[in-house]
Amino acid sequence: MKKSDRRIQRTRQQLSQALIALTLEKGYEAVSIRDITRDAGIGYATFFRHYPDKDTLLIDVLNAFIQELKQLFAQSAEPSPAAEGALIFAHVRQQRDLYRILLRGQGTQAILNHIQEITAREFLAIYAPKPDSPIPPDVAANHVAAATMALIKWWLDHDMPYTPAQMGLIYSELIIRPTQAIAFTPLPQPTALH
Amino acid sequence: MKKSDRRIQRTRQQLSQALIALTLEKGYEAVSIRDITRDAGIGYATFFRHYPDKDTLLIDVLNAFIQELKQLFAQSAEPSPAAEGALIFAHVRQQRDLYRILLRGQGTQAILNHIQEITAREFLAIYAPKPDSPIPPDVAANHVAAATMALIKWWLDHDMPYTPAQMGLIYSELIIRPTQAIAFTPLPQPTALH
Amino acid sequence: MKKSDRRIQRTRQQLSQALIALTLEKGYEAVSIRDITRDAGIGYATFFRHYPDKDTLLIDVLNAFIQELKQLFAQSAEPSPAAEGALIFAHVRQQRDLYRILLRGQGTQAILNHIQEITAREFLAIYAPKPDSPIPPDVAANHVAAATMALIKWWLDHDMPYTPAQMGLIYSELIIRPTQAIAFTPLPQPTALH
Amino acid sequence: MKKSDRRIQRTRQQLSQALIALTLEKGYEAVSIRDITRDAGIGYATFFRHYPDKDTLLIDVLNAFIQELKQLFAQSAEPSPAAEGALIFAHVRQQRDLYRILLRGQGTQAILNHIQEITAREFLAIYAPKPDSPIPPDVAANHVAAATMALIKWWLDHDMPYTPAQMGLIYSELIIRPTQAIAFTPLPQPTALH
DNA sequence: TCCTAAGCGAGACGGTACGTCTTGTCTTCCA
DNA sequence: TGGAAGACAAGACGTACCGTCTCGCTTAGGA
Repeated sequence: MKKSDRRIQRTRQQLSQALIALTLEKGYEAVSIRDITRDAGIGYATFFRHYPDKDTLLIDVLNAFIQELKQLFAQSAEPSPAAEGALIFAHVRQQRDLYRILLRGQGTQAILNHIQEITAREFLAIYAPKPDSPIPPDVAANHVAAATMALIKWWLDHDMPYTPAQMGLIYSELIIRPTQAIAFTPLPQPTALH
Repeated sequence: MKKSDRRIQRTRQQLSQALIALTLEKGYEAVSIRDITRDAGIGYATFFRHYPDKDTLLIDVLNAFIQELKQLFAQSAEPSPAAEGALIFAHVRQQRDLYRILLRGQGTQAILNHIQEITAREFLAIYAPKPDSPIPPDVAANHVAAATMALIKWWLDHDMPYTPAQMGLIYSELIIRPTQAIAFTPLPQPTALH
Repeated sequence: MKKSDRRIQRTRQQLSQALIALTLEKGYEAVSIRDITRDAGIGYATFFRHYPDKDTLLIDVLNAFIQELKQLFAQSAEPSPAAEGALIFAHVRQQRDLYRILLRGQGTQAILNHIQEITAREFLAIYAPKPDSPIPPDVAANHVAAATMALIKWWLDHDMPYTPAQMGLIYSELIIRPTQAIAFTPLPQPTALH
Repeated sequence: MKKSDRRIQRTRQQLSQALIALTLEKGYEAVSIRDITRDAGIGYATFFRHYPDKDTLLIDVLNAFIQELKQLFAQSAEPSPAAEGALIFAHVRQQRDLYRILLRGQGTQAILNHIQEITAREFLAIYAPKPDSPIPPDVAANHVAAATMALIKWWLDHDMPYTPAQMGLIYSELIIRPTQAIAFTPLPQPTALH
């Protein structure tokens, strides 16, 4: 039980790494399953014993990545949006390969939508909506999530011309503060207690 | 010369409409070139006499659409961002099918990027950057374009729960006004001259 | 030692019976080794510890059958060819399932050839060739073996429309007697001694 | 219409010849469709535009061969069985490759049965059954067909140790004459008229 | 009016990826 | 320690699609 499980894990690991390497090399769509198995040193048919699809493998890879992301945010409740943003962009720089696949890729739309929803929900859970705002809270939360991802994408597409700290400031001034000002109560509840 | 040109136009028209119909029916990726030609009543090989790719046909379809969009904006220089936004969302509602293909689709990332760039450039051409802003003007312009597209997408994904006028207000308050306030001079130059 | 031998015998027995059942169900070629092991309630890899091949298992099955056949002929030295033939066809009727696999099957050619050779050799051992015959004795013996098998096959393919006694007569008149008359001395040696 | 038909014929011709060559080289079963297309210089997928199966291609090849065979027999109504037999064996020697595939092969059982039936029917059409014979005419016809094929097989398996004329005599004495004597009227009707 | 050129329908073809199937090897687990 | 369980490599199978090509029909716009 244990040993064979470890072998399975290893096989999947090899497939995941091959997918990442090949996707960065020539784009997700252009990678065939044969490429992946050849690169991973795995039998072609074996691929289908683990994943029904190329997409499913990608989702598997990115899910692991999302878990990592969640942990990052769970650990650090930064006081200021700018500091929080700096943290985000530092993480992006560290994992730029995966972020590039995620944000530039053709077959990642579904995953991006998923991440965007999660992020928006997280945001809504932290900040309290302003009662008399003309902006519905879910619209505002969606805005924050989408705009943040767009900002990350711009940064990566332009080869990270600013430091994470600078990007954190932009993130704060362009996205968080205006949205918070117009759609949410000034003081976020949980961080206020810190 | 004239008649044969008209025939060519008609063939391309049929291909375009078949692509739109089939894409709405089962998604862009799932549509094969054989599907398109069958649906259009066109010989299979004839497709390649007009377009090298399925993507190229899509670009052709969407370019015509962008032209229409540009004309819309050229005609109306609305005084307030909210009114301008209302106009945009009214247009979206009218052409919701094409917008859905564009924003939800898997193979439209490249076109979306292109549109986003055009929009950002347009925005930069209209508004003058504030000299001492912490936000670089191209970042701000990119933010406006991306956030607008995300807002349209949210609206369509949620089946247009607000009126175009309400969306115009949200667009103004959430995107245009904050960005303008922090990154651009208060009065846009061209409209000031009107 | 004894116990494990018995266990091995039992495993092989199960495999043999599964092969026979499945072959009758959907034909020898269509039966895969996985089918056999599943049907026999045996581990897939275990098959290969007993037989290298599906064909080898079949040979094993049929060899046991041939042994039985030989014993039948050893016991009874019938005086007339017609009586001998009746005996043969009675046996065929009894074991018609196995004979059908053997004679109709796609993968049994090699075994059939083997049986044919044995039969021809047996025939040559019993009858003395006529010196001045235009027919070489091995040709004649091969003829007897092949024609007998073809006759059995015809009988089974047509659902045994005649009794074993009738078939025995046909066998005698159509195959044995003419061949004996032209290629062998009138009185077979061993039966003459009885 | 004509030109494309000719092209199709050429493609099938190439596939047929590749199948024959490869089958003689390593046996019918061991030949894969990829082998055939590679050897024929034909695209892999193209194979399936012509034949659903490897078996179907084989049947096609052998059917053409059977047509040739039929013509051979239609042309020449030889007076004596021995002469007729000599003709048959001369033809076998000429086409020994195809006969070997046919008679030794694993996937040719169905075709062989078909040929055997045709031959038997032909035989029945030529000779008139004897009314009081203990041998049913269809049994006798089947015997002739099967025994003839077995004789050819023996000859080829033993590398044709006798001349076609000798084999014709054997064929006549061992198969035709005895069967005719016991199951059919002495003078065949059609040849009697010649 | 004829006739040459172009658009087109039809479809054969080479090529390649897909997902399924089977075979035989090997390794781990269990009684 | 021998058999069960099953992961795996290898590779054939039949299907689907792509893009190229060639053929022949029809219709056009110029001679």
